[in-house]
Amino acid sequence: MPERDSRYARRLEEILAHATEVFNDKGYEGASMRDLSRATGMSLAGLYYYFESKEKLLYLIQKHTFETIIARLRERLSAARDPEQRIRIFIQNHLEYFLANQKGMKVLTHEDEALKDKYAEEVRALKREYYRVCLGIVEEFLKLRGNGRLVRSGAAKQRSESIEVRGDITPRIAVLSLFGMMNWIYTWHNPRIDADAGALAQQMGDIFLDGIRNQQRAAGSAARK
Amino acid sequence: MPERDSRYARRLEEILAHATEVFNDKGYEGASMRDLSRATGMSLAGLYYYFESKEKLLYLIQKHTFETIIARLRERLSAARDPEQRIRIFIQNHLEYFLANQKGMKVLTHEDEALKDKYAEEVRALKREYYRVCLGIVEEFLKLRGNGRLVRSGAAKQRSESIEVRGDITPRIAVLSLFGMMNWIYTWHNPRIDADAGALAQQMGDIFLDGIRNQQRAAGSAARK
Amino acid sequence: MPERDSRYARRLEEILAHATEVFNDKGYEGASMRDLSRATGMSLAGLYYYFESKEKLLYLIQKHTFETIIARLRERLSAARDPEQRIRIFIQNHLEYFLANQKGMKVLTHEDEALKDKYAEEVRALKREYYRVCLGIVEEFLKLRGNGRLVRSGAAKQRSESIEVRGDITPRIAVLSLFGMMNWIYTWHNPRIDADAGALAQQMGDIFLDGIRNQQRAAGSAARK
Amino acid sequence: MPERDSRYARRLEEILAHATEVFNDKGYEGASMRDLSRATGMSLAGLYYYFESKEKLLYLIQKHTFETIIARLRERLSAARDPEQRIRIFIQNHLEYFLANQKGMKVLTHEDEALKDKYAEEVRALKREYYRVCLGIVEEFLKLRGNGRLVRSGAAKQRSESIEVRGDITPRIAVLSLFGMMNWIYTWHNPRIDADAGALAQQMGDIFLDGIRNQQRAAGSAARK
DNA sequence: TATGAATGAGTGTTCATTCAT
DNA sequence: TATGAATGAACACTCATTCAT
Repeated sequence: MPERDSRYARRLEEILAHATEVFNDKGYEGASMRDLSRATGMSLAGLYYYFESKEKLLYLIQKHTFETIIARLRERLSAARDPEQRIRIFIQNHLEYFLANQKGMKVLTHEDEALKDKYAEEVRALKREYYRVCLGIVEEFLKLRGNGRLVRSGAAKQRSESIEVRGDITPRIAVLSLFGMMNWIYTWHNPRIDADAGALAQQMGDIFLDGIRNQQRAAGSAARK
Repeated sequence: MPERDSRYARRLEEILAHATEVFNDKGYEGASMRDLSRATGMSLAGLYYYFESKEKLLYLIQKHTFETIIARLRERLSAARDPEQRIRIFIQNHLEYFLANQKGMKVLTHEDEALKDKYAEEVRALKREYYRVCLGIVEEFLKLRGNGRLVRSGAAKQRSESIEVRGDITPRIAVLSLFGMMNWIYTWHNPRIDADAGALAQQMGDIFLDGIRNQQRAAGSAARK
Repeated sequence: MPERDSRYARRLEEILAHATEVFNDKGYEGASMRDLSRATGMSLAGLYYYFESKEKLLYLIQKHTFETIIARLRERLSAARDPEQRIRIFIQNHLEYFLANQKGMKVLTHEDEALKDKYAEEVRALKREYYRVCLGIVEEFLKLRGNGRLVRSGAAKQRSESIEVRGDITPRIAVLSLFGMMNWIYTWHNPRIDADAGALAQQMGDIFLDGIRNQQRAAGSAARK
Repeated sequence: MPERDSRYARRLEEILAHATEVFNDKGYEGASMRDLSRATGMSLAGLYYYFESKEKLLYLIQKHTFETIIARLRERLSAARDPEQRIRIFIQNHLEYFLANQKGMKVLTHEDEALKDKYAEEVRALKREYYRVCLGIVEEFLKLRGNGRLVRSGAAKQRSESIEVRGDITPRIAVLSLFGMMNWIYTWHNPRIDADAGALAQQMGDIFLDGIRNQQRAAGSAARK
């Protein structure tokens, strides 16, 4: 009976939407099932027909949010081969989704440690996956950049060496810094004041790319010492 | 009776230290006064001799943490005039304190919305102050750069072209991006794997400074219009 | 429509069987309708087509169990006239049914006070009836013993007096002790270790009958003083 | 501060007394903490100052009841050597305590399976201990009886053999039957109608002892076949 | 200074039951 | 004949906080 199933799914989605809002406003711990009951207009007991626990609810929100952002990313990424462009796509995708689904993304971002055991593990896996996609692109970008220099010096075959040689920004730190930049927006972004996702992506992309491109780094770094 | 006062102060500090740890581990909402009682070895009722509420406790922690980091910053900053150097000092100070007082900084950073009314306002004021210090330095940096460009002008055409596509960076976004980079470390920094504060400050400083340095940006931006 | 009725009855019986098991395992209070739903494979709401409440369910189980054991008893009893034999039949019937329907009997025995008002009264009536059957047989047995002695020995006044004086075993206590012996088995009987119903009935019958036969009581009692 | 401790202990005892009553009336599962709160006149939360859970409460009641009855038994038993007398002491002690502490004993007897894990194990251990004391006495009694016959036939040295020879009531069944008789009284004893502990012990003792004494059994049993 | 004792309000969750379909 | 969806009331338990001592 697809009629029924879709009804259930629609109702569940509604609840998830309300829950996302409530978790966003009060935090996961701070939000009570009674808050949720009020927000959804459904009885306390009624909620439990749709999921077995508050934790499961958070899990569903986080999972859905993550899977959606990853799916969109993969789609957009499939069209581009240039590393710089791919990084820009990553940033654009992230910020666009973040600002369009601010509440869900904040819940995903802020309620990082609320889940336990199996649920936590599953979401952590998605996170790792997402992180690795980004890491891959950034490494590609750095390798190309690095290779330019390294080709001349002839030697290092491995990507990791080429990067170490520069004694410089590691891909891990670069990627995590980028995530920081982007995720932090939930603490400050004001749609009435601040630029939209496109402009923000542009600026953060500029900072990040120029930041790790660092053609003049050698000189600068040397000068500092 | 200074004897008494200092004893009181010492005891309070101990409690704050334990509370910081507990809030760090369980979150403000997730931590119970009983957890605190256990952590301090003091009776539940005894704690209330030192502060009137759980919220006040969080306030004291956040205020103390903020005031300390600001004080240290001012001291270090007083020695330097060069904008780049001042930005590097800011970053270094922030990360150094962050990693040395990870738990307090996480509580400060993560429990942003737990405080209400007067307490919230006070901490927000400190935050604004801290933000403005950073903003001031960054603006100075950007202004000089801007001037520099105008003076030298003319030059690098090929570079500017590669940048053309890019939009301009506002100081607000720059600063908030920097804060994002830095504050985000509480979610990932692993002392056994990751670099220490100095190296981290170096890398983040490189990314940020190169990222906003972009002498040729103006031209590119102009080209877009 | 007998077709329908028999289907209904069959289904009800299945449910009763599962419910018996669940009540046996978790107790009446401890068992939830959801447990039942799970055990029967029927939906929660579906169960209510067959009985109007959880209490009614318990009532049906208890009533059915009691009526069955009483019916079997009456049939077996109809064949025997000798009081001792009749007592042995009672015990045999009880234990046989108890061990063959351990779960139902435990529910009957253990969930004595769960029913209220009309249901309680009905089951209590069955219980009283069952008790009175047993009481009747035991009284018969004791009367014959007593009469037999008095008639034959004609003389022995002192004995009969000694019995009165001693406030000897009353039929009520005898019967209730017998029920205790028998009903208690649900707390200890282990089919892998313990004897089967027949052997158990033999032993308990021996204890009970010799225990109330007490031809040598006077002497023993006197000796005790 | 013995003042304080004794106060705590006294209060705890009061609560245990009320809880015993409530568990007796409604059963463990059927009794709610609110019922207890009402019965004690203490707030719901206040109760938790004295024990950490409803289960612990049941445990405390069961443990205390069992330990008390065992302690009293050991004391009385220490004075007697004659097996029959010892059995009578056991019965007398059990029934006396049972009727004087009917509610506690019912809770002990009826709520057999409510406890879990460690608590259950502890109470089970006490129960086993109590059972074994009884078993020991009964075996002694049967051995002496049996020896009388066996001495003449010369052989069997071991207790177990002497009993097997009679192909009759096993000590285990005897003891468990006795427990059944005694424990069952919580389902029927009415102080206004029924005899007191002393008279009851007399009667049950008579039934049990004559029941297992069975000098004439061999003849009777043979006759039956 | 510090605590034992206590509380009202609230927590997440489960209960037996209902009713439109 | 049976179910999906929903509910009010209750569940055991914890919360931050208080107050006499």
